[in-house]
Amino acid sequence: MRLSRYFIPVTKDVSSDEKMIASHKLMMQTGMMRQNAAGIYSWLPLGFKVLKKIEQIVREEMDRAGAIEMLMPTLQSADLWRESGRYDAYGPEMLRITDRHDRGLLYGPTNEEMITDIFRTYVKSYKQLPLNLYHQQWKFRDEVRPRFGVMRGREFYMKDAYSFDLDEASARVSYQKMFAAYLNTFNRLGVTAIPMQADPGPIGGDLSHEFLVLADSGESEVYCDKAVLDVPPPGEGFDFEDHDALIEEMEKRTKFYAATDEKHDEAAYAAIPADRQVKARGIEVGHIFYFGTKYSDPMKAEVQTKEGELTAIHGGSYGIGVSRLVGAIIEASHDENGIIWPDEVAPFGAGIISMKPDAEDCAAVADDVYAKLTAAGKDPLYDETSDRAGPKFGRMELIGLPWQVTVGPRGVKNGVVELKRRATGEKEDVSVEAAIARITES
RNA sequence: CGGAGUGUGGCGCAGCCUGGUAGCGCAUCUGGUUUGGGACCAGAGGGUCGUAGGUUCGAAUCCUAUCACUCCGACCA
Repeated sequence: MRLSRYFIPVTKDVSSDEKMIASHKLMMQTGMMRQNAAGIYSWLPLGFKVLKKIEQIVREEMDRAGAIEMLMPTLQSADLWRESGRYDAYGPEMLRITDRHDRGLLYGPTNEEMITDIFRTYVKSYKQLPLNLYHQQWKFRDEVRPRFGVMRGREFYMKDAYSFDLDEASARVSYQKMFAAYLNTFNRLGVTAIPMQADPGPIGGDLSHEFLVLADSGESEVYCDKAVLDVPPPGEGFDFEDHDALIEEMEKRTKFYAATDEKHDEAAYAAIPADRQVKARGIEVGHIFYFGTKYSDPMKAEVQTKEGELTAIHGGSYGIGVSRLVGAIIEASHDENGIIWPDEVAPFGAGIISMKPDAEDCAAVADDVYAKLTAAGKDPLYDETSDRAGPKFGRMELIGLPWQVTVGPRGVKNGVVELKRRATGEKEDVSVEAAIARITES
């Protein structure tokens, strides 16, 4: 993309509010999004690209774990929620709407009822289980006090998956699959997300975990054993049908202490060797639950067993805050100069700065780099504007693409361009071919 | 929902106390000089001062109402 043809309203000045958290400020400065109302944002082209990249990674990892994608609407019928009893229970956070026929609707804060309704309509036999359906869709929760930009918006984009199993043992496996899939997902997104035992809700048991990304601005206080940070993710080759491996993936993390302030156990924490005690702040980016027959009972989501009996299915739900992750990733990965995008979610694979677009030789080399990186699928952002050096470097640094290629008269004379890695700040002069190769390998 | 505060060109702000017909910086446009780390000179465009009432000869400024947004606390992907 040529910067001069793109829509990316970068601004130096942003509100003087000192307390605004880094990610929100950076998203405003780089023109990733614009607030339209309290907790409601437009995603401008740069922000939208990142959102879509995260969505795609989440999709690939869900698919890999055997979940099946679909799409449910944002508006739901109030009647459906009366069936589960949550229409009254949910409270003022649910945005309720009335249509022209005076029928009750609501802007969905989540989709358990709707997916359960779909499930019960079509699935009648144990032979069709287990089943895991998911979608990525906008949600609305009428937060009392939205804040932190997209991290606590009222309208937000979420991946929510729902599993259906014949019994608890099978549901446990479905849960473990999601647990493993989440570890791979967050790893690919370039963040370290720690699973923590969460409040299991009315069902009880040990099957509810929150996944938190460590960041100073996080809303939750986090206590954990440093060792949990070093456990590697299951990895791409992981076999989701290997039940022993699934159990092991959970156990090798949950054996270490990790809890948010709500569940914190001072004694257990004190038992951790002092040099491994980590007290930090975290942002919740995922939450998984097993809830048994909480919805299938009142909504009669039943299947026939091998014996011909009707039995309520055992359900679980699994959320990832996709739009929140945009902010969370920035919180976890930025410096005083701007964002440092992890490779997989970067809006563009590389930035090209043409120092002298008016000089034919320089422009030719820059054009060449642009053409080659584009051909290599790296989707580069090409700054061929006539701005001065300062603003160009500053802007590219702020946007924080993984690689920067600077093409100027100095280097062109010697047959080299400057290649810079945003994360480390390392710079080196290399040939065009070498620069392309380095970027393409990453 | 309790407490505090703010609405003035695209953005950031001053002006309000003490009414007199709107200003500064950034950004934008034009011309020129510049050009490897956020340049300079000259000129230009752009605002019914959140909205609605009221007081007044006259309201951004005073009064009333209303809407929106922000921040601090209790709750949440």
